Amino acid sequence: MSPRKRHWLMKSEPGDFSIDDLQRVGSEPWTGVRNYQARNFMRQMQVGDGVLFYHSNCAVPGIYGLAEVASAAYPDPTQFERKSRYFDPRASREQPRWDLVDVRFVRHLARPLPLEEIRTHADALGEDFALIRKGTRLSVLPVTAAQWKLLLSLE
DNA sequence: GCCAACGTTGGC
DNA sequence: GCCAACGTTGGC
Repeated sequence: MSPRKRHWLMKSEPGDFSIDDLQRVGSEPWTGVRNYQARNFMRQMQVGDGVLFYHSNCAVPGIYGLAEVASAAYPDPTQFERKSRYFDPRASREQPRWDLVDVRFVRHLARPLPLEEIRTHADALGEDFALIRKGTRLSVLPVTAAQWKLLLSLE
């Protein structure tokens, strides 16, 4: 029996890869995570886990869509590709350093949920919500069932 | 473009 | 193991 479904938030710069891009391709390997904490969260992911798709570094940062985890974690191939911006000379195929999961499009939100608005619910979301915790810049972070429910009630 | 906050690297 | 320097993230 697999553990019950969990929830995550994953950030992407829309100029790089947006929710519209994900809709177009259907499913995408989440390449380029080079932070150990974020990598470790991806290692915990199970197929079917829910994902809030967040746009960062853009005019209106916020949650724009829903996705789901479509694979277990496996080595990020870009770490081995010398020409990739994500190449890591310390990684080898025998000893990969970075993992990723495939992420599958589910739907756009009925309306985007701006970070500015999410902040107004900080009390209800709680101090453990890494998205709005001061100084946290994780690109992959866990979301509790309660936080997930609250956020989706706002769309 | 600025810059605060944080993670990583590498000299010692 | 310390910590200064550097690079990155990401809101504004």
